[in-house]
Amino acid sequence: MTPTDPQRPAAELPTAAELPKAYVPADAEGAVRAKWDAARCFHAEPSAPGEAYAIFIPPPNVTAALHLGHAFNNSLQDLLTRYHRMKGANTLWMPGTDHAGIATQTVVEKRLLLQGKKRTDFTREAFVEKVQEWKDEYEATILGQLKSMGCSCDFDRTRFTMDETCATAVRTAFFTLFKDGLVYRGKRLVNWDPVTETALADDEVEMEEVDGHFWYLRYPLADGSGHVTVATTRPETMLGDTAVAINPKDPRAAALRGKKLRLPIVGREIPIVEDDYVVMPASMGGDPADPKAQFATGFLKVTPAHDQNDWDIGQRHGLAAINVMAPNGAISDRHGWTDVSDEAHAFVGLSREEARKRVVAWFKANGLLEDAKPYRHAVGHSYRSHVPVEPYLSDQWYVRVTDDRLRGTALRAMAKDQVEGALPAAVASGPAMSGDGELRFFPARYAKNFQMWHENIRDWCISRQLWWGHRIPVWSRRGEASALAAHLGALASLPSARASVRASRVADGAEVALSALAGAKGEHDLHVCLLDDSDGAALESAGFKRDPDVLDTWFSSALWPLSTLGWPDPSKWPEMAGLLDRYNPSSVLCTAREIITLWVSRMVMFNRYFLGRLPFRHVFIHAMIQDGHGQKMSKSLGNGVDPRDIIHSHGSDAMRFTLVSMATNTQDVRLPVDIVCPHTGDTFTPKWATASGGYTVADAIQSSPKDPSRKMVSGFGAATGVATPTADMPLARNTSARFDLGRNFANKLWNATRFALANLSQARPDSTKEPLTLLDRWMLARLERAVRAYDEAVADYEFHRVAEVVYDLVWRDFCDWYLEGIKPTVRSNATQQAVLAGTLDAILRLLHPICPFVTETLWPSVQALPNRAVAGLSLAPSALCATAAWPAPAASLRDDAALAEFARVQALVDAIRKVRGERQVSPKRRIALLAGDSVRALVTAAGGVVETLAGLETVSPSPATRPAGAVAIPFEGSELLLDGLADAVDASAERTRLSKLIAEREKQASGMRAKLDNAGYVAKAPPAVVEETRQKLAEIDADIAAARGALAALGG
RNA sequence: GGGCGCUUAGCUCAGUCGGUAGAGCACCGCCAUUACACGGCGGGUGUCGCAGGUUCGAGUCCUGCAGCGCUCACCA
Repeated sequence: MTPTDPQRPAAELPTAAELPKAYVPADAEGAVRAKWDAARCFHAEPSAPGEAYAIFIPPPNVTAALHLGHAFNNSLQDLLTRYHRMKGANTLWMPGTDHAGIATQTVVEKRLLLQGKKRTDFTREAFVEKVQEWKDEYEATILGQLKSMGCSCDFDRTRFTMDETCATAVRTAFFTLFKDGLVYRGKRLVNWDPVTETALADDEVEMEEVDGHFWYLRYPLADGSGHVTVATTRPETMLGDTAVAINPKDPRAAALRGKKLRLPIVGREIPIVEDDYVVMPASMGGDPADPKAQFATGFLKVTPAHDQNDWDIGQRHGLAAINVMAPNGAISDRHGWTDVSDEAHAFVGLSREEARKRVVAWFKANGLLEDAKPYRHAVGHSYRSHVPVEPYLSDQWYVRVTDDRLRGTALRAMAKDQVEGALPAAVASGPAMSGDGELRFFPARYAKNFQMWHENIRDWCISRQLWWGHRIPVWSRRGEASALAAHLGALASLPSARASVRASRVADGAEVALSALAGAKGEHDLHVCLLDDSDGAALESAGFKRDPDVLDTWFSSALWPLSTLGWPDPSKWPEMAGLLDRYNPSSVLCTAREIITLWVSRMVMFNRYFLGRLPFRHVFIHAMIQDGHGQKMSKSLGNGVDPRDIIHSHGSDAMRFTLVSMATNTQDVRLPVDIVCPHTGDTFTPKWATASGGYTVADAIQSSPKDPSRKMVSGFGAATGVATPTADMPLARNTSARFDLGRNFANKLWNATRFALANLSQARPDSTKEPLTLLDRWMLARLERAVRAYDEAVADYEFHRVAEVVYDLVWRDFCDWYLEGIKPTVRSNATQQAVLAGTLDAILRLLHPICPFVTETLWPSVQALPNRAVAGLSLAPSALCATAAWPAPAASLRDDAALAEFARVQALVDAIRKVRGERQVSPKRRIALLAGDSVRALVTAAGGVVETLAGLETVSPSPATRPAGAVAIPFEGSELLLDGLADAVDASAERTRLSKLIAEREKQASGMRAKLDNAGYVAKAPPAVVEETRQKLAEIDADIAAARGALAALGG
């Protein structure tokens, strides 16, 4: 017989004595996890009954361990998962990790650098092997952290974005998009990191403020009739200028129309083009509110190969794009620049920075530098190498997300009422699909981000010049069009189900139809995309080379709701049978707002394109966890706090409860963190240092507060590799007093249960039932209300409300009032015993999604109670709390009369306690209440509760004359007397108390009188509101009169 | 610059339909009482960022301003 057996004999009933005096999480958590594992209760079976409830974990990347931001994210997902599991849903929470191409490769390269080694010292295979080792270590750490937090993921189904099933999905997706014309090779400007020589995604670019200059450069007109002046912050790019643009509305435009300029240094003749994009200077009619109008000259140098906006202008006007740089950022005549003059040769080979100085010097020396002004502006920097990103012309693979099949379906997925304005007509008229209008954001305002992103989206560069990731499955061969055309015959023998062929022109990257290839001129590329590697060798022997690049990490992340369920071929993996149909679309995606564009959008587009369904119906965007300085907790910054540290100091439930209570809809969470000294156990505030980027972080090495000679490594030091923990200098854990809230709460529940068990150990299941007391009715009504409020809060994804509801129910209602109130009666009232046991049982269930460990630990003891039957409270037995049914109080437990009457009881008790507190009456001292009929009736109805909680000895009718030592309290408009508070009355203290009370009430009364004297109020406010004010005023006036009478009796 | 949010008690934050503001922590007093000192009881004198407006009535709705944060854009 297991300890969880609800049939455990009464003789073995756990008693309060068996439970330690305080909840010790470390003693409980391991055993509880073992129980869950043994029962496999989080394993999802598609064939099992129940409505599907599925969540895909946002796969944490394997660069580092999880921090409290992840703990927050996962606590909320676990709350949802456990809640719906208990409500009877067929629940899947899919766990896994993300390979995070750039981030992980960078971390490993940094570590290698500490050993004096570079990536290129290894073969690609050997390097990938090293990254793999890192991944294995951190994947294990991350999964361990999730388990420590109590996450009820189906760990049997854990996936990794580069495992075989995910890789198959990535391969199929790429192949399909390629074949459908949604993946193409493009010659475009990308964010280029000239140090690491790879393209970067937009989100890998960090904007940093730098001090620069505006240089005003004169470009002479080719006919010698004068010059125009351009303003630029990057004069070195002028070597690649192919035009100067002017706004067509500029008054000077007409005179310059058709004229050419002679580009200084280079000697290139360039046109003046007219383009609306150019901002006119304020003096020429430009908008003075536009800051550009302040420093603009109205002439814009156009360098299509080194500036995105110039590229766009170039496209509009058919301008050449002349790339004047090598991949390392140096000026180069070998990457597209052919008209290098003798004068210009001097600049070839210079770095970007040096070239800038020399170009400025040249203009100055030649009298063409009109002006130079200091200017501070934001420039994109690589988050890897921290050098300015170069907009660089290169050949990359793109997903045509601007196609209606991708962008259009994403926009049409939005819930109609969350769409701002109307969708563009071209989008709205697109083909209908299942899931249209069903994607809903919580909070709703984030729908706008999603919409705006898609309306302004650009094609997505997916190739990365890295080694860690999904290698692009395209084999290419370059050559003259006619020569390549000769290969087409052989390629045609490849089955179209496994291979797809496309061709592009080298000069501009434009796609060329295969049928036109034979007749085309010049160098072309032939690209063959293969669904699997089996035909690769044949291609390679025919002179094709596989693309060395890998795919952007988000490409595989975008497939997460598909790949984890076995798409495209679930039958290939028997354990995945049925998953895709059962759990996709999933129920909700829980993530932070920064991810809306990077990930949410792409999952929606891909899931809809490949499967015709939404990946999830709801998107819940939660707050971000910041450190004590308001900085986002992040793996790369190293300011993250390991959840295991908090679990160590406070317990998992405490961490979870606190995090849930901080989950408000609008406010990011600021979490000041302390350090626990590993030498002494003392908690102290760390010494701070300023890291690169101006961030405030804990010093890598900290001193013990009591003995500064003893050192330790901070989490920041360890995370960034700045300091390595040793035996003498161990890693210090973090903690935070913010989690006391949750720890205290778990302990409160623990002790409330101990109390209940102690009082129910003698319970008699067969005793005659007595009617419910007011207190019992009230408790059940509060429970019923709490369950409703809980359900509503979860449905709205308002998690702090969930925490609030259970906190008030458990601490305020159950502990402070109910348990205190039943103390004199519970041992003899069998009905009350059932209410106590039933309420406690329901509370454990309600609390379980937030605090799974303490509730599961207490569960067997409470389940063993023999008498938990309460009419209207359905509490189906269950071996585990994790799989117990959600408590569903019947509507019959709603009892507004009991709530209202008990509210009066509480007000009465509060009023008496207040006087006791002010007069410092010992809790042991019993006093006498003298009151009128209505109050005595209330006391009687409360069945002893008032006497117990207010410490009353006797309750008697109001006497005709006030006893000498009695103290008066106004209550509900009449006077109560408390007698026996003290052996002797302190008349002076009493006068002070009454005067204060009168002043307080008079202030309230005058406010209400002012309202009622206002004719507008009486005439226009709802009659019920006016009537309420009148009643309140009458009551207050009566209170004042009573207090005045008492004051007079004291001779005041 | 665009968008979104925030500004309420010493601190961290709630505040739904507009009807005279709440919680936790901290702080003060009392309490070894038999579930819990990780506890109990009592204690709040807040210009609800500023200025206008709408309204009988504004923390709440509208406008403007200031400060802070996030995000997108920005190399003229």
